[in-house]
Amino acid sequence: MTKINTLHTKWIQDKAYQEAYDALEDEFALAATLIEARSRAGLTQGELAERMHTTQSAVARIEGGHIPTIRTLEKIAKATNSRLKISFEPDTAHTP
Amino acid sequence: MTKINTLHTKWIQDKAYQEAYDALEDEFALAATLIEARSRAGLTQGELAERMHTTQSAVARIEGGHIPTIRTLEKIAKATNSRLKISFEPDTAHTP
DNA sequence: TAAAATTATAGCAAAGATGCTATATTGTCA
DNA sequence: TGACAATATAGCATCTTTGCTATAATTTTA
Repeated sequence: MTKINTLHTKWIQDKAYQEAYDALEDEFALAATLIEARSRAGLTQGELAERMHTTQSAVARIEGGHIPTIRTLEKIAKATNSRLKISFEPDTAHTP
Repeated sequence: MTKINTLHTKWIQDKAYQEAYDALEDEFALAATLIEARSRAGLTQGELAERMHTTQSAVARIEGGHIPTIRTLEKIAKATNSRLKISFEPDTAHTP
């Protein structure tokens, strides 16, 4: 195992790091979801922004990882002819 | 048709009202989702709050309709052994 | 490759959610 | 009904996101 991997293994056991890592994953997943919704609708950031009654920079900021509010997510949903769905799924992965 | 219904029919056609109505529906749906997640985990507001490192009043506020942030939703997910899932579903209902 | 279109960053005021403490309501059960 | 548990409200400082404008950086296209 490389030194980097050893380090990562050590880090990953640190609770604080673990949580930050998880949060990061969530952020990426959300950003990906947003970008996908937009491109599925065939819109540029500017076009989506217009439909949301906001600006292109605001859209870019969110797709870049800035965590949006639920109200903003709803605007995006409406603008892309979709419906926001928020749910809690039972967590099977019990990371030891 | 009763007068109330007539009135509602008229109101529902008003765009502003329509949007407010939709938003309200979303809020209720979210609150219901939250309450369900908590009771599925068999927790009181106080217990959930403890796991989220916050207070009972904060939990009550959210379940009462105050729109939470995504970070808060993630805390709830973690505290109830579940995973937050946010998605956009194609909207079939094209309200005329 | 130059021009045009698209996306990313920056900075600041305003809006809204959280954290916290205290207290009020409501619900339950002996 | 009285006592205890659970949930709801209130008020305020703090933190985060949005809205906006301007401008950079990147990608597409002719």
